[in-house]
Amino acid sequence: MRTVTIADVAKHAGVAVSTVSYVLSGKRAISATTRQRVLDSVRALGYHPNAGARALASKRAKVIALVLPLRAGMNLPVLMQFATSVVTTARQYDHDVLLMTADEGADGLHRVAASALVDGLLLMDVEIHDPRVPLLRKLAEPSVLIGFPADPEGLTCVDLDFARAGALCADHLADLGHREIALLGAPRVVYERGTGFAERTMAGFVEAARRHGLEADARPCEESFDEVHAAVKLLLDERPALSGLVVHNEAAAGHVLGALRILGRRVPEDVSVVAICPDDIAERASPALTSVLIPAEDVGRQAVRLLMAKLEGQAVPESTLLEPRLTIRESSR
Amino acid sequence: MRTVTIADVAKHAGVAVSTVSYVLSGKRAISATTRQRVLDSVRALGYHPNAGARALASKRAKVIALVLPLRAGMNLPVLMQFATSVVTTARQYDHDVLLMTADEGADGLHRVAASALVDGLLLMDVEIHDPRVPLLRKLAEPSVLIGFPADPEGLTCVDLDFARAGALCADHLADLGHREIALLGAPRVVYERGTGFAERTMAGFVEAARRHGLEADARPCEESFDEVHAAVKLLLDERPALSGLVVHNEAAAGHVLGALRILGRRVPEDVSVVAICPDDIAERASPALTSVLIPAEDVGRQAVRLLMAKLEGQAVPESTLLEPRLTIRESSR
DNA sequence: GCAGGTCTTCGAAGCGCTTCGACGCGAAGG
DNA sequence: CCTTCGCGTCGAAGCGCTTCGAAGACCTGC
Repeated sequence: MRTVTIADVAKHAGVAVSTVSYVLSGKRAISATTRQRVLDSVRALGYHPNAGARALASKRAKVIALVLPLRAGMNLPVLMQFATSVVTTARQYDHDVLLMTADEGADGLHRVAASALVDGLLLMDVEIHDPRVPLLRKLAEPSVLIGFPADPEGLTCVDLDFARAGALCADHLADLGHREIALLGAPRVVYERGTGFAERTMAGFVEAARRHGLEADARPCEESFDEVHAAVKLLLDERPALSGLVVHNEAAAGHVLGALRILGRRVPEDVSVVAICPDDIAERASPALTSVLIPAEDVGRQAVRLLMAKLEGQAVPESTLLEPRLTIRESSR
Repeated sequence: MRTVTIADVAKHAGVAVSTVSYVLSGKRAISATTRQRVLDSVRALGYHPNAGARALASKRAKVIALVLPLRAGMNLPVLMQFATSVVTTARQYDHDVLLMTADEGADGLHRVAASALVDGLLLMDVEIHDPRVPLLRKLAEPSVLIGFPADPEGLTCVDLDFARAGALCADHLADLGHREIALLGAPRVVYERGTGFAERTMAGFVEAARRHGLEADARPCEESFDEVHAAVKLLLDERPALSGLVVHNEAAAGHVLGALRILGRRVPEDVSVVAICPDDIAERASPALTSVLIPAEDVGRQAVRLLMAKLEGQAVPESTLLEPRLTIRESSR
């Protein structure tokens, strides 16, 4: 069973090859009757355009690259959610997704771009001083970044508005009447890497707390139960009146609840806890966590849309910040 | 800056286009001097073969599809590990990876195969009665499955030997002198879906325990703290002498430790716990969990190797079971 | 000295698709 | 009635690469 080509379809429908092509692409008007005849033949023969030939002739591969970081400190569930939403959205635009890992580095990006394997690039978890950014500026292929490098000039970046997320938590606790609050953040290594989002959350939190006139401080937090336990204990020892806790660390969120339980503090009666984490984690915890979710799906969808717009040659904003959303559950009052 | 083609390289090196092609593919002998001249030109011009043209002419896209499930019950970290190892291994064979989600279904597989977008398929999390399996049998493109459908006849399947994994846990606990043990498995929905691996673990565990003459039982286990807590409590109430617990559920593993802590059982003094989970989860728990790891990396690497072998036309075994490995940590004695 | 090999390299024919220019034809305009 | 135009369709020229057959150069051995 030889694979069926556009010529087979043309013959079957009794038209020229180019006519079939125009029916399929819609780039020229074709009479309704001819169009239908062609479409019927396509169906009858089970025709699928050859991707390579199409790419060669049209200079469009209809594939985008998705570059995922694969490193400690990343939240896997969020990453998967993101990847899924990218794939799903890309398919809506009739594109496929080539998966790459960050360890291929700038060379890898250059390779897939230069070989015309992909039409555009989507990079996740861009760092403040990312070595790939200069390359992206140079590349003919459009790209969209998740996260912000130091200088987003000339790039297209999407991210959750982490500063707003931090602020939202502080606002929520302030509204509930808490006077002393704190934020437990990502592991120290994340701040050292300068990924940006962690600092921005802290900054937003501290700034909002200050605006409300609250006692607040923010510190990194490791992910093992013991370290979380120690951190929470230290915090409570230092500031006995602390009644509001924000956790921006998915892995630690559950442990914080466990530690409070062991330390004899009830949630939310004694301490209100707000997490910045995916909904599934917040819901699974007990008590269910009031949380600001990282809208991985939105980010992915939005990133693909921007990329598609750029592929069409449209102008897009350099920076897109997605509004965080607070969901109130059982852990705060 | 027009993109450089093989013709540019040929001109620059003063040879025929075909000569350049043969240098690059190594499919015909080329004299050392000519080869070097060509290679120099390639470097000088920064030539990257056009993927579409290459695919069209050679009928090989050098791309494989990776089909990931995106469903509840899957362990995300393992999945990512797996995806990473697939991408990395594929790159070693000079192939790229197209990411697909299971929700594209059989049609999606047919599409990418028929359009010659990919040369082969890698499916994860195949179910006992997977609707995609009949298609795979029919497809000209080779495929490799992770997991086993009911009838693996004519397919190529790879998986951890879950039965051995379950048995290994029982063996370990038996060796330590425990007489009453139990296994807490995946959420009920996983068994209902008939994915296979969960049952096989249970079966291996029960069988090995019986062989050792131990009291053993095995039951599903949900993932929220409260449900885990309840399950553990029930287990302990029913069988006060229980001293060995196997957890085959990454999400629940940490909660089991928390529940035991609350129920006043020390680990490992009162109860030994063994988990079947990725190493990172086992190490992060406190106490660190003795565990049988799911060798996601091995599985990915092996799957890609098999697929590459099939692409070369080599015969490969229908079934490949990867040996589990037990790592003893603090949670068992 | 020449048929027959071997070793390198070349030229050209596609691979399956898109796209540009052109053509035929009936309708509209003068 | 003849020109002009627009619509629908066709043919052919690539897109950049692989691969097959063959040619040229040089050796061998009889």
